[in-house]
Amino acid sequence: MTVSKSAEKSAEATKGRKDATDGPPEALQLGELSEQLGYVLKRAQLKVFENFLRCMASLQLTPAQFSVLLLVEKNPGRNQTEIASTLGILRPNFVAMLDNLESRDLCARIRSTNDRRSHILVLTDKGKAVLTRAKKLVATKHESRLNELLGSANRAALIEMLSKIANEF
Amino acid sequence: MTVSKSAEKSAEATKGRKDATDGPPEALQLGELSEQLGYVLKRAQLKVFENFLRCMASLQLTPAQFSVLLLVEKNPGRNQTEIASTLGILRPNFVAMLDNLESRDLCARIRSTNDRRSHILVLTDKGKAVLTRAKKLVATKHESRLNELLGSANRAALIEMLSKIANEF
DNA sequence: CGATATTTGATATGGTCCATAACAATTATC
DNA sequence: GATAATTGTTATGGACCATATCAAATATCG
Repeated sequence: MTVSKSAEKSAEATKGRKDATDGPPEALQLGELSEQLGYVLKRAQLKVFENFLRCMASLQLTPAQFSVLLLVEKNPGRNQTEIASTLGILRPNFVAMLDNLESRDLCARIRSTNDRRSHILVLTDKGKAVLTRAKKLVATKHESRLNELLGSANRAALIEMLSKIANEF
Repeated sequence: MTVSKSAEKSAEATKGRKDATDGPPEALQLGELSEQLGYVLKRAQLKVFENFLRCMASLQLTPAQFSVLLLVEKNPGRNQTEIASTLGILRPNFVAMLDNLESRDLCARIRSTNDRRSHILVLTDKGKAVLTRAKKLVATKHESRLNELLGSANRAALIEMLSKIANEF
């Protein structure tokens, strides 16, 4: 609990803050924080997810669920372990996720005839229809904002740089 | 549990996958996923945080703790509510965080003489020293990798685009 | 002034996501 | 054919996030 003298001085210097000048609430200085990669990356990610959820409110799809549907559509006939691992989801945590998608009739587990341990994942007809609508919503309401904000060229550059970080950092 | 006919067909078509060609394990196709802003953002963020934690292992500082120390240093004499809210941390969740930093003698709460409700936050001498070392580690081991990976100009452009997203999306 | 409302830090609590251990059924290996 | 490895699953605990609530202190306003 040792407080330095300079710390005490700072506290005293603060005594007069509120009374000194009664201007605006004095926003804090971010300082070096605004140059920290992790900080700005996290904040951007939160904003993007938040916007994604708003755009998908009518379909009730989270970013993670959307990624599962996309991956299953692109790779039909793969089992849970394969889909989960390429998404960075641990197998135990993938179970409840699939239970959810399956209960909504978007996705189905099918016992493989090759290996009766594994469950083959497939989109249902409803799942395909929902995914089609989801893609349109994402394209028109979500990803389009990136172009408005950054421009098409910058948007492509951003995605490429993020991919590079995700793969090579 | 209605499985479409095409879904069943996909399942059957899969029966022969493993036996068809015994080449490599056949990596999955990411498809449109690699163009999804949210997906690549999240993955990049995870990698960056992971690397940050490795770089800071000797100081045992998480990204969130580092951001708190940075903000308190830049804005001495502010109270918990101010520091927490500008970091997007809810006041209840900020209490345990400060308990941790204070127990390690990195940060101190001081009763304000103006408003005896609020706690003024200040870095201790040890906190300042640790933060100085942390900044050096981040600069040399963490942020430097960005320059290696993207180049200085692209790095600056990336940070700026992410800030724009964080603030205007 | 004094009653009421607001603010601050704190506690309790619940939800979601993430990680590990363990298990039964099935398959691979030797 | 005995042993090892894999698949989906359950149970469980930790980290993070959000809401409601509280006591103490302060602000507001009649």
